[in-house]
Amino acid sequence: MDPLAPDMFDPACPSSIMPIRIGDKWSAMIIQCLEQGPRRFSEIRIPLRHATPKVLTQTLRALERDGMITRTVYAEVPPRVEYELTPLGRTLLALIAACRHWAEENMPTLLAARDAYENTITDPS
Amino acid sequence: MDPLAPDMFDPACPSSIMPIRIGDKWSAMIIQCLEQGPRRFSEIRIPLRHATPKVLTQTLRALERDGMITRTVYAEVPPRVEYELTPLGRTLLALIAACRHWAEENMPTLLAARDAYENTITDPS
DNA sequence: CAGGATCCTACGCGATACTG
DNA sequence: CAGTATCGCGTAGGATCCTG
Repeated sequence: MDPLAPDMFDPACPSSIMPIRIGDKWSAMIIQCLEQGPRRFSEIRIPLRHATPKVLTQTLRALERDGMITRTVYAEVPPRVEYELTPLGRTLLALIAACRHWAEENMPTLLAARDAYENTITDPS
Repeated sequence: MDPLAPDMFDPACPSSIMPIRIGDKWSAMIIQCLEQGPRRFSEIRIPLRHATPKVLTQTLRALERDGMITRTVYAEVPPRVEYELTPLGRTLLALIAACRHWAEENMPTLLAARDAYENTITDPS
């Protein structure tokens, strides 16, 4: 399984612009990190380095609570914890893909509309 | 065109449980209200009576800003304003339908997982 | 009828520091 | 390594009242 790319999620294309959200801010990204198999906390931190460990843990716990992922602790030193998608969590992958597809197709139109709207406000000829 | 049903959105199934959000809290509901054709402000208020007019206006303006709906003011007394989906707004209908479909299929599993999780916390045998 | 103006609060999220 | 503990802020969104 390939390591996660540090630039897996482009900060220049923040999810704040996307009008669609799965769970909270980082949930969809975490789920995509786990698509290819179980990952350790430190692995997930790499592409999600803009999230503090507190928030990451928070999000992971919420996902676990809702049955989207499993959390497995290995009694080793140093400790190792692995997160893995459940079948339920995997059902979200298709939905996320659909959202991404929508974004690719329609975000340019949305942004153009937003620009046009700003102009009618600031530049009412 | 049929009038909008007052119980179109069940308050007992608040969107807060749904892990998927389109835009802000009321956006997806408004878009669904407009599916069959243009609607007046007071029409939309009926199924969305739990939102204050301020919040409704806010949301409608945001949707207009992003090119999802158009806002048409008729110079009449009393004033009449109609909101209508743009082609861009209509593209969201399919996405919303996909989300609803996901919810119908998977929300029971999610809620069961949530219950089970709570029990392991409050009742650790 | 279709809103605008004000005020206010909960909570999502981040920054920083510390630990079994 | 995989978290926890505190602190704090911005903002979405609600309550209430008012108006062209």
